[in-house]
Amino acid sequence: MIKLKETYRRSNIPLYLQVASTLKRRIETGYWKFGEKISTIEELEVEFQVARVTIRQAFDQLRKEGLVRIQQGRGTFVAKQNVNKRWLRLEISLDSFLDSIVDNIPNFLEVVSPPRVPRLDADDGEAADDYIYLKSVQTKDDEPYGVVSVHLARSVYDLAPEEFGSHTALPVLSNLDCIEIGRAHQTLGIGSADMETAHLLDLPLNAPTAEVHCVVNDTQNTAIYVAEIIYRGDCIKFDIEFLQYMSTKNQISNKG
Amino acid sequence: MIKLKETYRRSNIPLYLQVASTLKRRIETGYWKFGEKISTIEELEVEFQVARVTIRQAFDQLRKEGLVRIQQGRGTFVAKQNVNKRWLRLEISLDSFLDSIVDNIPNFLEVVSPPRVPRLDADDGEAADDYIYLKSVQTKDDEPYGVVSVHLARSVYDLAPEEFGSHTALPVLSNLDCIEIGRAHQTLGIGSADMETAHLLDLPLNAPTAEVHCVVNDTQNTAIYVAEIIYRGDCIKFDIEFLQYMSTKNQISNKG
DNA sequence: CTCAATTTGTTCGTATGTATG
DNA sequence: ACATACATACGAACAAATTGA
Repeated sequence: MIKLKETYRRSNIPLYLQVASTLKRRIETGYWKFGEKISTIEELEVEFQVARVTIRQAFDQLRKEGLVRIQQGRGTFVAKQNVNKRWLRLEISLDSFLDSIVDNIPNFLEVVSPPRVPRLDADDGEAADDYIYLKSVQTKDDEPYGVVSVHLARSVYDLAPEEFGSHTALPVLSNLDCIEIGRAHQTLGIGSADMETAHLLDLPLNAPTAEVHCVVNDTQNTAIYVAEIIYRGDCIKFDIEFLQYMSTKNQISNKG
Repeated sequence: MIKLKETYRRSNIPLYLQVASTLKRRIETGYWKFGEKISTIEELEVEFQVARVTIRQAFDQLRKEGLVRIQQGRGTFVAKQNVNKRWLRLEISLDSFLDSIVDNIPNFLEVVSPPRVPRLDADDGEAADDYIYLKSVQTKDDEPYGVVSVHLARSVYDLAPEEFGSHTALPVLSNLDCIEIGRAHQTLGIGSADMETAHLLDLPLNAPTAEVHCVVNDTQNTAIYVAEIIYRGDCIKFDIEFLQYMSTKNQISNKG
């Protein structure tokens, strides 16, 4: 067994929550299936090297979340069927990406002191003279799934202020005939929810998130749209099809 | 300001760590730049609605991580230049993906009772008759970045057992001329480190991770390679270039 | 140089939460 | 359930360092 105490020191999170998290994962990954009996407290006590009461506290946590059913004298049982989550698929091509977000409803937030300029990385082109800052929570079926902070060049915003004020910016932008786009790219990384994000996305603090930095440049390489998007980690899925290369490569190999 | 206490109740994580997490993010996102003075303890006290000592505890946490420098009578200052982490870039094409992992060193782990069959989703083809199970920690510059659990069809493993026993399986597989590959695909999701993963990847419990499910099928649609890979979230980056479509679309628009 | 304002450092008492045996 | 130990959090008061008038 792993030295739990070490890991504990590294994270400072209450021990019973760490145990709960591990048990939760076992249930979610199907290590214990629906209706099945979980190891006894005594077994877990030995496995995790913690006190009996700590295991009970962890169980209590899971019971509150409706994951287990505890029965005195019998044991603890998995009480929740593993539900299939509805994934938000990240698309590789812009048209499918736009398709997937065009109908989404942004709930705009008031921002007291927005950053005047967007974050621009080495590869992101030049800053525009002036930006409008828009911040919104994106929802689907009344569930929040993303926080979007957009810096939109003032000159672009002025072309359709009412559109940008009521729809997701990117589809609006791509529909403006008078704007010529030189480049569009985005970078996805993995982060965790800070307090504000946790609050907006209805997540526990430090829950995993996907952080996307999306930049659209005009033909002069000016960054006219810069978005920082934070998605709930549990609704992001990315499919990558490798087939193409493999079959080609394999054909070459077979010839040799 | 956000109702902190509510979020607190949801997560049960020590308050000072939650505050630390928020401050950390502000620094990382450049809300406070390098060398700049952070809000005073008293300001933050009001903003977060917590006691002075709690803010100090949070600062202390950040100081330990080397993010800030505290000076009595003057204030607290950002002490860390925003360093560019060395990202492990996930590639869209298999050849670049193989390139990026071919030199990596797997440290194989002993597994007491490996799952006999791999997890196969609806789209993953048929299971092979028999599998070899390999589990390893991948490292780069002596730093662990991923845990790989591979189910490799026994018939494939037998073609080059010593190769598979000393190198990353996927490049070895792709170099076997006698194997014809019908399909290869992978799915990426976002998760968090359980106790074992946290231990192997030197992460705090519940740190964000990328979870990759990678399947290679032969021409009969048999899954000959099925890998479950867990990457450290902080070393994953995904670049997506949208340019192609945008310019095409725009040309069409301009014609209209 | 002194003084006041600002800002962090320290300490105390109290209450509650966490973890052990 | 109980006794014990330690961590977390609060508010308040006072000490020490820095700055600028």
